[in-house]
Amino acid sequence: MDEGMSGFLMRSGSVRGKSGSTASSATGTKCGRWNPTTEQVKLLTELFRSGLRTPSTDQIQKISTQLSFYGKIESKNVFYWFQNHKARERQKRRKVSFDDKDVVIRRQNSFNTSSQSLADMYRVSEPDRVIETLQLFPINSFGESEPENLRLHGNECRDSSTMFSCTMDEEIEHPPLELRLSFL
Amino acid sequence: MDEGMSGFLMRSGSVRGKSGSTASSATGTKCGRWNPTTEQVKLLTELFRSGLRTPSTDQIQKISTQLSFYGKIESKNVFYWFQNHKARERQKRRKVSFDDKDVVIRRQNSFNTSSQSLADMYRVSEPDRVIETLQLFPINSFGESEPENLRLHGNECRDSSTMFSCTMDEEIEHPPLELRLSFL
DNA sequence: GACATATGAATGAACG
DNA sequence: CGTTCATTCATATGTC
Repeated sequence: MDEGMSGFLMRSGSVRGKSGSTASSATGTKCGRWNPTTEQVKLLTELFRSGLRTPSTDQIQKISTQLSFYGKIESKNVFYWFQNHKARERQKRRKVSFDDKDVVIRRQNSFNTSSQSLADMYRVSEPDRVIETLQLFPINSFGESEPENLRLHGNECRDSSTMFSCTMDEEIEHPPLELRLSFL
Repeated sequence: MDEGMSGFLMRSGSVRGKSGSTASSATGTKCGRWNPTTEQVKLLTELFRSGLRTPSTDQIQKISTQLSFYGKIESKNVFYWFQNHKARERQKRRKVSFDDKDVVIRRQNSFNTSSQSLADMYRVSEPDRVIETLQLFPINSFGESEPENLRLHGNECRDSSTMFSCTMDEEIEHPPLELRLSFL
């Protein structure tokens, strides 16, 4: 249905049909909001899957530059993408964890040590391994209660020297993506 | 399992018509997407009317659990429901407000049975009153809150010449009616 | 059955 | 980083 596009607030004459396939900027040159192409999403996802979670400014810059080949994109888009993707992965996991009908405790510890080269491309300083502690229980369930002393407020906890890393058991069933990124 | 859509990105591709597995109704049990039963909707609406707008993760869990009695439901459904309901109410109100000269529609409410105790059940920390801080001005300033040196050009012209806030006509101060739900 | 609307789901952007 | 808002996509439902 039509929105409140009756006058103001319509900062951009966005085209309704977004399903413009893989047309990079086909969705309108004057986009009000970044609309990633399938290639871009594919690449970002691959990077994420490779373990990249919080790309540095430099990494973001590089990624953005490369992705611009597939369509209009800005650095902040990349930044936001990773922020959102990471946040939602957690959020989703949390929301699903408790209403899971079939209480199946399955820790999938088998994973392929396949090429992580993709993430390596953008690596500049830190290994940025996936050091996520699987949240079986919501830590911060109640409105308040933010135990500052328990918060691992580490800005530098990226070292993760001895932290054991566990991969997400999410369904990362991805096709044998022949990603190469030779331009890097 | 009740799989379905959980998939991340299935957009972009103009894949019209994703198999004609158009399933049945609420009782059909084969849903690509959650189809709330009338009881579920009624309860959710009642909660919303009671003042609940953005339930916490914890509340969502409880609500979901209780609603599961009436049919298949997941936490994320509850989450999305409130998200959408709130957004659309706001959207509707916004649409009406700007050229509100004679609009008599004003929406009607078919509810006469109010309950505050209902919302109380799920209340955990604060009286989630409809205290919504309308954004009158875009706090979108330049070179501000740059995450990690990232330069986010907030060139987004979030023209917020929007309307001013209008207090909810929906009353949240219902009399302490005794509406008890059996399962609670 | 096409069309219009209601609504579940997703996600880009941004706030605190 | 967790949450929230806005917008859009996709599908269910209702009407003719």
